[in-house]
Amino acid sequence: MKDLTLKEVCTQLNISRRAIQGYEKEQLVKPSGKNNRGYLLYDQETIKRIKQIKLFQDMGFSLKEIKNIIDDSGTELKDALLKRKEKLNQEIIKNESMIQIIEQMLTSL
Amino acid sequence: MKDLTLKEVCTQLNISRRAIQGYEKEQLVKPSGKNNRGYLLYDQETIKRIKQIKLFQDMGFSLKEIKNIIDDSGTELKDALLKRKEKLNQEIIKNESMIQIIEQMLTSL
DNA sequence: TTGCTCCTCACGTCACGTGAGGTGGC
DNA sequence: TTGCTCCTCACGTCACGTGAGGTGGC
Repeated sequence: MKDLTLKEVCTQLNISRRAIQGYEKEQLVKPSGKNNRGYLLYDQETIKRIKQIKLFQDMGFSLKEIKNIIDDSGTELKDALLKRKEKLNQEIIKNESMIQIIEQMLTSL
Repeated sequence: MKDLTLKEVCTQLNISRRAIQGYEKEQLVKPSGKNNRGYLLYDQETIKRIKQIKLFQDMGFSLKEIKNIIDDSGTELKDALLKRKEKLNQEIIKNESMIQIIEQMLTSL
């Protein structure tokens, strides 16, 4: 597999340039090099890692939390996932009650 | 009903001082005056408004959106509420799928 | 004078968004 | 030389958090 440029990665993964640069600033990933035009390149392993980071973000983890758990596969990760799951459940409950309140407001308009 | 000081409002509504100051910066509310010690005071109507703002925030509206809808009671508010409801539903679905992914990760640890 | 409480700045945080100005090869 | 694409800063955004330094009345 050929390495991809920054733009290609952005297009393929549907992430912004600044988001990836944010990951780099937090030392979560780094480009594998540059091509002859000076464009940033990313190898397949790095691209996988970017996908993982995005998935953790979608779960609600902050970049700092991700930094702590992404290379872990033991107790720390397990604990973090369990806590996240709990939080997501709470958010669902909160959203459901907010929807109810909205419906009440709508009927009384 | 007596007016309350900033601190009393914060305690009663469980909001931070800076949050209320943020509302003031966005021109959403303003203190009704100051007492003889120079402490900021808020009357009952303002306190009600602060509660409303917080409720809209819990629904996911930004302060700017709140500014546009809080004094409205017509079409604009209705549209905003319907869109919010839709978004909250989407968030619930997303959270549910994230929970599933977390559970899969947990079993494969 | 000392404590206490509150005030008003004002910089920091988070995860990017949005340019601005510069570079390299066709 | 002109266009194009990408690069690297660096300030802006949002909703506060977190002090810092100052004031007023017991």
